[in-house]
Amino acid sequence: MYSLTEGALDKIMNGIEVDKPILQILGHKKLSNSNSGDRYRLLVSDGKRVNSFTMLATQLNSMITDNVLTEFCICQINKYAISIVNNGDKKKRVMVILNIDMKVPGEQVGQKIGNPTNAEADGDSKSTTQPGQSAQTVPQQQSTLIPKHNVQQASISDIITTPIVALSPYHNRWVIKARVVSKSSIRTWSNSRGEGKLFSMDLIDESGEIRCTAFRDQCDKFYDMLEVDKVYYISKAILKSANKQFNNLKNDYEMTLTGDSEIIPCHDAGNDIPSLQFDFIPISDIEQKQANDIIDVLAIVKSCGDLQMLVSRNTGRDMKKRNVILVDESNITVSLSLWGTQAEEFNRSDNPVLAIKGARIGEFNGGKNLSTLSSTVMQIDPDIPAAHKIRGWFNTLGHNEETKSLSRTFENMTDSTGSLITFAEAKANNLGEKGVDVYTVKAVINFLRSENSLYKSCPSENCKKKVIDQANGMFRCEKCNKEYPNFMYRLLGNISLADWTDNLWVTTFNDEAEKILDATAAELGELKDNDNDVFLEKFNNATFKSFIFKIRAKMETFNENRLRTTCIGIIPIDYRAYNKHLIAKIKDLAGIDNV
DNA sequence: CCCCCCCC
Repeated sequence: MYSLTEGALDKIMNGIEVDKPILQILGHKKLSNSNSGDRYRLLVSDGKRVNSFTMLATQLNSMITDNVLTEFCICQINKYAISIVNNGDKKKRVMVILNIDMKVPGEQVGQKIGNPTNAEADGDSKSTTQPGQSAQTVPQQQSTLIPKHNVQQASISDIITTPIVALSPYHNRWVIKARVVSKSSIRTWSNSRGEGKLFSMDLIDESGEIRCTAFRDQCDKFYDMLEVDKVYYISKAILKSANKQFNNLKNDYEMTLTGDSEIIPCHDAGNDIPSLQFDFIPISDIEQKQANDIIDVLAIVKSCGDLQMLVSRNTGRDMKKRNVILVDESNITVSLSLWGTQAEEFNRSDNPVLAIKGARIGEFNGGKNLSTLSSTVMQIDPDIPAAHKIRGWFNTLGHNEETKSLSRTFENMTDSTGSLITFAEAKANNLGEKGVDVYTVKAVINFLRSENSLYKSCPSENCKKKVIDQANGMFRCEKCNKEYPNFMYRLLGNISLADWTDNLWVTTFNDEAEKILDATAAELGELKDNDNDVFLEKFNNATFKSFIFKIRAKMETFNENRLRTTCIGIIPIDYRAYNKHLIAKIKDLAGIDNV
């Protein structure tokens, strides 16, 4: 027979401390239906009472998803906090489980223990506060806001803290005690609604996590004082619904600092506020994940690329990027893109260990890659056991192991594995006919059609569709199904490329079109299709016109099944600062000696 | 009040 701590729930719900009660889980319910922001409400029993006002700290969500806390299992609650929430017009105590051990699996227990009854009636009447009084102003309830076990002495003794998981827009009198686990850089914005600057940080305590953003004045006021990894008391900030599109923390809300907000450093946080928790997955698992998934990895920097300067195709903004190749004990490598200052500063050939929290999975050319976001935490050579383990592995074995890459990068597209192909091979393999294919060829510019090289395009971001002049002076975009008062000129060049096997018309847009218009004209003259002998001779004598072209081919079903081939890159490139060693490698591979 | 997170 399994014994539960009978009577524990009545005591807990009435503010009486119970040390490590043994309870049975009778069920759970997901409170949020978003993928990232799940919170779980549990139905628990002490054998005498059942209670559904029980929440699991979000850090413990995996105990639900990994089927540890299954129906009928028996658990020991090592640590909990009581939070007071509004339930209709009543105040209701909620037990937030902060630390729990599963003692007997549900399948072994197999049934509900005892005949517990619903404790609602009791709990409600006793825990309802007098109207108009918030929980924090009632002395006997203040103590219930403090976690019940392992309470640390606060440096400011009268600060009563609320667990992050209990925050909501419906309360404003709270103080949280939380650790800053990440802090973005200060960013400025400017749009039709105004301009300003901001930064955001991610906060955790033992109950959960939340994003906090500071705008304008608050940005200046708080940026320098807040340090990653330190603990602060934060109060008088505003809660609002989290926008899940941009915030993947496990919380339905996010926090905004205001002029009234108070942030006080906590110098003696002890161990009651956890540090950043990683949930590492092996690099080999990334292959099965979806693009845009957010993951944690622990890996060795196998190699570190040069800093690249590029211009965003969408925004026209200058960008700094650095790709590093990560490897772990799965002997699989993945490319990680770093951006901005981090890209600039991360120039390491000494194979450091990286512990990365919250990198985003990207997909390119059929491969997977990783990219950092502003919320990504990157620890270099962290002093954690797993880091020492992977360091040992790399130093002894890993550095010599053969690896396989999940990423198809620009760099490894032109490596010695032979991905440089001929037009004949592209056509023989029907590239582009079943989905998108990207391939590289060494070719010459055979002919350039410069007529109509400027067109009026849709002014909306990311849409390059040609607009139709309307009689009313508006411009219609068929793709957006919308009329605009304006348009954007875009460059479009149709060029005929040829190698010694075949030729191909490709379309070029903006950057590439510009390069081509600048770089070369049709000095070789137009050749007839398949005039290979004549062409081969000219090709051989005209190395100054040969380039590596990156072609994107795709069958466009809406356009009478025409294979659309677009030039999306030209190497060697005078215009973009690709790695010197990469250019050297391409020169070597392609036999180009005068780029 | 941001909401960009990029590139091939």
